[in-house]
Amino acid sequence: MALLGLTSKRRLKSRSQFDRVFDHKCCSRDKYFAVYACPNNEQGPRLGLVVSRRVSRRAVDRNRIKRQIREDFRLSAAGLKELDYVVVARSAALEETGAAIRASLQQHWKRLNKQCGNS
RNA sequence: GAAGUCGGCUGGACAGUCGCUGUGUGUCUUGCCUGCAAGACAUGUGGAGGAAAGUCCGGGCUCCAAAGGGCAGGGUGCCAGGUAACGCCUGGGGGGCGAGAGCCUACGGAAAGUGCCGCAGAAAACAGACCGCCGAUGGCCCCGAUGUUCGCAUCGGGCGCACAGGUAAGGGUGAAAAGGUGCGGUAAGAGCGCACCGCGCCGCUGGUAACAGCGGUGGCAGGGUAAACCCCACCCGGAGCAAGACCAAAUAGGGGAGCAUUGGCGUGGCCCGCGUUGCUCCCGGGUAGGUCGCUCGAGCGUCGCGGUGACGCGGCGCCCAGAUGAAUGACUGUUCUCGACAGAACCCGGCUUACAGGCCGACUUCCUUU
Repeated sequence: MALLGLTSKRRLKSRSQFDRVFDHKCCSRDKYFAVYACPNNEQGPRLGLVVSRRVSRRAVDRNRIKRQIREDFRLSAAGLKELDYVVVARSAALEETGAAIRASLQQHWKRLNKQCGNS
């Protein structure tokens, strides 16, 4: 079936999980995001988000960015390999909406699947 | 109708598809102590704000000792009431602004002490005098009369001098210079005297009080600054849900009883106090992670009663987010006046700040019409 859900199983939760992904040093970045990835043991694609206070002081803005990332991940998840992803937002992401963010994320997914999926 | 003042409400709507999260029900799977736990699926149902914000006050709750005594430190500051409490709110008083509805107000004490007061000005805190006014009185000068021992003395006169001295009315400076206006008075002036206003003190009346009114009395206290130190009155112990409690891997930190009371360490800034460390015996331990705390509450709606009001009391009805790497979204369509500020994180009461618009009520002033 298509993986359209994004339940708590599909999210990264603990600090150790995040650290593992960062330590793997498999990364793709542009002016909106830095996306890290790391293979997991066939748990399906999982997502972690980092939107720091430096991106925007307003909680509303940070929530909006997270929702856009989460939504795109949810819709793309069927085509992704079994990796843990961590998306770190950068301040440029604040200025853009919808389409530009979509396009950027699609690039990242593709690149990381190629780069990290074989290792 | 226009301009304005005050108070309150609201914060796009509808439909479909996919998705997140709490919870009820059902089915299935797994586990075993056979009715519970976990998971999956289906279905029903709830799911950000008026400020959720700033974290500026106040409280609940939790631990620290039960939060206790003293010092230090901090806060508040007209009066009365409301409240769990407040720096909040309500009512009242004083002062200021406005034509008015109304608005603003850190509004205790400067005869306890200390500090500071730029520029200007003669002088800035102690009664002093730069210009000016006067010069009655005393002095000097001039004139006259009388007396004369020819030095001068006495008396009278002078738009005379401004030496002594008297003034603070006027000028000028300033935020501020011994209360203001008028009349009398005087050499000129001055609370020097009087009237009215202001101020202090005393009394009476009204008011719970702040305070107000009236009467009497004193010619009149001496600058400002206390969001400067300070004094007075009242209030305040500290830390915060990462509080704290429980279940529990690795690794090896703990708990109880008895003895010792000196010293070390810790506890809120200090002292007291309290805890701990030391030795002996006994017991099994609690970081990662998880569960609880965690939402039924100083709750919301409505009606009645009391109160000027804040608010209180009672009846009836209702359950209204509980996430935890952190949920409210995405897409499509329709529609309108094209949507601001902005996202719960233990919970309440306030304050402050941000905000596209829209709606309602009360009142004031002006204009027009009947």
